Amino acid sequence: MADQKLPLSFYRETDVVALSRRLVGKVLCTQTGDRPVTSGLITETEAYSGCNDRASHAYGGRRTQRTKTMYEAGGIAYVYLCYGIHHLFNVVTNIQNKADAVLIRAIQPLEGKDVMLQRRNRQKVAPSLTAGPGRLSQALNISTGIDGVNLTGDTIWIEDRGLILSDHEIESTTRIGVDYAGSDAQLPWRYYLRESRWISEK
DNA sequence: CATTTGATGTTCT
DNA sequence: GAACATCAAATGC
Repeated sequence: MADQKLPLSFYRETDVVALSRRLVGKVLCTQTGDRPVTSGLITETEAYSGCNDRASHAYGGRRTQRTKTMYEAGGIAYVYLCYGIHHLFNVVTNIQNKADAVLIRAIQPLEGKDVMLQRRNRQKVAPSLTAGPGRLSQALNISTGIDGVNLTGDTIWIEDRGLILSDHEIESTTRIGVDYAGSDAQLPWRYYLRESRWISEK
C-alpha cells in the first residue's frame, strides 16, 4: 500500500499513552506557501494526559485562551509558545473535552532537508537540526499560527509508511523538563527509538 | 567536555 | 513578579 495519511479515527484513540508509543516511527509532514514538502520520521514523543496529569497545561481542567485547543476532538495541532521563543508542536488526541495530547520531541529529516537547513540557518544535516521540540518546529515551519489546524489537511499531516517497530526497539523513560509535576514526573510516558541518533537527549 | 546565561510571551500568583 | 513541555552562545575546565 502507498504512503497513507493517518485518518481522524487514529487520533480519537482514548489511550493517549498507547497513541504516544504508536506515533514513534510515523512520518510528520508540512507544506506551507510554495515551498517543497518537509518531513521527518518521528523518533521521540511524550504523552500528556489531560486534566489528571500535573505536567499537562490542562491539569485540573484549566481552560485558557492557550489551552482551549487541547479540549477539541483529536486530530488537530496544538502549538504553543514556550519560554517566549520556541513553538512546541503537539498532537491533540481522544474525544472532545478530554484534553489529551502528545508532544513531538524529535524527528529524523527525510524530505526537504535543504529547506530545513535554510529555516534553521545551519550548514549540515545533524541531530541539532531537528532533535528537540523547538528545533523540529522551526525546521518544519510550525508556529502558533497553525494552532488548531486539522491534521488531515494539506498543511500538516502524519503518514504511516509501513514501518513496524517491536517493543525492544522503543525505549520508554520519564518525561523531560517536568520536574514541577511532583509524582507525575515519574511516569514513563516518553518514548523514543532506542538506536536513533535523532533524540533530544542522550 | 560541563556549566552558565540571555532571550522572551503567556499564564498564574 | 515568577515560572514555564527550550535553545544557542559564551565561558570555564
